[in-house]
Parts: sequence; structure tokens; C-alpha cells
Amino acid sequence: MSTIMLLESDAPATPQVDSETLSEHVFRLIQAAIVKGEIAPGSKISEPELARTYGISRGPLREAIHRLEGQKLLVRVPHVGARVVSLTHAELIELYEIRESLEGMACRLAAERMTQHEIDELRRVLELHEQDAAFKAGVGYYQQEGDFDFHYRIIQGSGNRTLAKLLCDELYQLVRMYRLQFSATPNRPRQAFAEHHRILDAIAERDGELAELLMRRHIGASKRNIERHYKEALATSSKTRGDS
Amino acid sequence: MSTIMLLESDAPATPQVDSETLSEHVFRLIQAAIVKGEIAPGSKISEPELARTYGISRGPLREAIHRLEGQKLLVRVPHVGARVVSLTHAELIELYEIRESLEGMACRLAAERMTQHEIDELRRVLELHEQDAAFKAGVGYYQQEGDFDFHYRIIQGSGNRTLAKLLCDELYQLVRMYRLQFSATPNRPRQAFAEHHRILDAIAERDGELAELLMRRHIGASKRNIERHYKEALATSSKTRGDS
DNA sequence: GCTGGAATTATTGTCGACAATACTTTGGTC
DNA sequence: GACCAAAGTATTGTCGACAATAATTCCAGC
Repeated sequence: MSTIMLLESDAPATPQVDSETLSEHVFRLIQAAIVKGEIAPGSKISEPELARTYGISRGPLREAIHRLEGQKLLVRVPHVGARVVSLTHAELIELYEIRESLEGMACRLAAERMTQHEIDELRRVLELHEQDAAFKAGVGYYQQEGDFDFHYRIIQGSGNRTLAKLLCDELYQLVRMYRLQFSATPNRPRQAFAEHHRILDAIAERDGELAELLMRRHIGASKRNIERHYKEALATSSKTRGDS
Repeated sequence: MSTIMLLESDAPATPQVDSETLSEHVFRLIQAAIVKGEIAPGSKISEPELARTYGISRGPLREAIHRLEGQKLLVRVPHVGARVVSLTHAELIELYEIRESLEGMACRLAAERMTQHEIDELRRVLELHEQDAAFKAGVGYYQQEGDFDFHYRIIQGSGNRTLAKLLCDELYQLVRMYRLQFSATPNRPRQAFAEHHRILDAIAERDGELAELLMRRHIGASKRNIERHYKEALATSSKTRGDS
């Protein structure tokens, strides 16, 4: 009853979606739920339960689950079921190492191949970020999605469509999922913004080599930020007995 | 009739597979067929036909298709169907650019982190290649799969499991599919072998920087080899009127 | 009271049938 | 003769039910 409501109440938000496949629809719904943390990392996915929740049969749901697995948001074990991914510290670092390499390359290509119009738009995106309330308060950044995301636009600007599919269609949601956890570090948003600005300048000057270097350093800084978070969490958990 | 034969005649080759899921089984079967070129690139995948061929229902077949799509061996269009991937020249080059970046990084990490035992085994793999009949005849190389493949082992040796999953589980089969077409260039196998040897030496000397550089050059050379092939194909197709 | 095992329950894997969409072929008109 | 439209065919998308496997519970024995 209310399960059908859930589907239909969402339909008006995406009106043209008549021809959209059911599988596609729940895929996006579940993807958003996982990225936002509405479904806790590590929690088990029950096919019958989710099917009831979204008011669909298990067929299309299973297809959605398989696609989510492709995006690394779910981990499936045959005959056992699927769980929401829960990256270990090491895996998260590995992911950032991959991003360093791939986005560094994307940034170099973007500096060489982006049109002037694309560069102008990228600058506008950055200005938008600066005016963002959350950013001004120093509590967040990064929350922008898709075209409003700095990294996303640079990757698209690289001109390497295969790379863009890999980064934006497969890895992007996973990165976004974990970004939310670490973007709230005191000084990090301001610093990240400054780094973004330097990267943009390098791109505008068509200096591919420098743009790549800066992007690698930028992601490396984010990586170190995560490592710092992790160490602090370790220290906190081990100081269970007073701290004077 | 003969469709069931096909399944059963393959079962003895993998006897322990009782607990293996049907979907998993056909996934591997179709994957192999695509990589070997038994199903032509660009050809359409008919669900009813394949289901009959492998003697299964469309359910598990569709799951296999989705996984194949994740490996970029199939391209699916909603309400239309799936086709075997057929990379354009530009896409193939893009793929090699990605490999340059990713495998270069893997090679640097491998030089830093591989155990002495792993390095010894890598050397043995290379010696095996040198003794291979096809290689001696100069007609091929690369055909080795998985653990017997030089690149595969280096990636595994990088210690970055996320990277290994990305390269070996998702991109590897696609690369293998296209390798078969271009490995038959006159001098390329010998040259590739020499490059492999230099990379191994750099790894053995724990020189990560050099190992990365050499791997990038190695893949870059393969890339140029493909570009040369392409240009020749273009020239051939345009000299339809004599060539004296 | 705890451990090991068997029966029960629940979940995943598979199937065949029906509905919806896309493609093909046929017929008609300009 | 060529192009457009409509009916028909085939393929994909979805569903509910059944089978096989895994997790849980309950009971017996030590």
C-alpha cells in the first residue's frame, strides 16, 4: 500500500520517466540512499524486503543490485546476499591512490583540451562554491553533485570518454559516499578551495604538466586528511581511560 | 538437445562446479566466447537464442549479461538489447592511456612491495614466454592468461587490491580481447619481450621510479603499434585502385 | 550449562508465462 | 517508384511461484 505510494510520490519529481525501466528507477533510488548513508554501510540487503519497500518484484531489483555491485556500492556473495560496501581504511587509501593517478591524468588532458567556454564555466562553478553557505561557515564543501562538482567537470573536460565513464559512472558515487564523512574537517574546505583555484589557473594557462601535478597534490592532501582522521579515531578509541 | 550437450560436455572440464551458480557459469562461458572472438564484435546478443544455446532460462542469462556489461564486453541499450562491444580506434587509444597511468602506478608499487619470491616467479613467467613456440616463431605473444601473464602478475604484486580488482576483474578481459588482434605484428613480440625484461630488472632493483617509467613507455609503445596498424588499414582501404 | 547436530525457517537462485516496447513487413497513397 | 502508416512479429521487461542453498532454532547428549 504505502510502498506503491513511495514509488508514485517520486514519479512527479521525474515526470518524463514513463519509458524508464523499473530496474533503472530503483537503481537510482537505492544508489542515492546508499550514498546519502540512509542505508548504513555494511548492512545487509534483503531482496524481499527491498522489493516490498519499492513495490516491485525481485527481478528488476536483482538487476539493480547487480548494477550497484558494478559501482562498488554493494558487495555480493553467492547464495548469501548483498551488503552495502564498507571500505576499510586501507581500501579508502587505495581508492585515493587510484584517483591521484587517474584524475591527475584527466587534469593534464583537460588543461590541453578544454575549450575556453568550458574553462569559464569551471570558474563559475568555483565561484558558486565560494558563495555557498555551508562553505562560508567552514562546515562543508564537496557536496555538489555532477556538473556542479569541480572534479566531475575536469574529468568531463579531459576528452577521454572512456576515462570519464570509468571515473564518473563507476567510481564517482563511491567517492561521494565517503566524501561526506571527511569534508567536515575544520580547515580542509578552505584549503581545498584554494587548491581548486590553483588547479583552475594552471588549466587556464594551458599548463598540463602543472595542472596534473597540482591535482595529484590536491588528492594527496585529501588522502592525508583521511589518514589524520583515522589516526585521531584510533587515539580516541584507545583513550577510553581518561585523558589528562 | 545439442544445447544441453553443450553444457554437459563442458561440465567435466570443471567438475567441482556443483555449487557454482548457473549465472556464474554462463557468464564465464560467454566471456570466453567474446574474448576469443567466437562471438563477433558488434554482433547482437539475443536473449532467447543464448538461453536456448546454453540450456538455461533468461533469468540467470540476464544476470550474466549485466556482469558482462560491467566488464565492458557488452553494450546494452534499454528496450533494445545488448551487443558485443566494438571499440573505435579512439576508444582503444583511450583505454591504453588509462592503462599507461594505472599500470605505471602498479609497476612502481610492485617494485616497492613485491616479495623476492614473487619477483622470482615473475622471472620464471618471462622465461616461459621466451620458450613459447608461437613467440619463437615471431607470430604472437601475450596470449597467456591470468597468472601466466606478465602484466597481470605485476598488477597483483602492486599490493593495491582495489587497483587489482579494477584492472584484472574489469578491464583485463577487454584488453585481452583486443590484444589478440594486434600481437601478430612482425617485430612487436620480440620488442615487447625486451621491454618486459627491462621492467623486471627495474623491479628486481627495487627502482620504482624507473619501473613506472618503463611500464608507461611499454604500454605507450603498444599504443603506437595499434595506431600504426590503424593507419595501415586506412591506407589499404583507400588504395582500392592499384598500388604501383 | 555448554556443545553438536538435526529440523525448521528464511533467503537466494531459477524458471516459465505475461505485458510492454521496439522492429519488421505489408499495404496504401502520393 | 518511393515514402509513410498500420498491423503483425519478435524481443525485452516484469512478475509470481518453485527449487536449492544457507542461517536459525530447537533438542539431545555430555
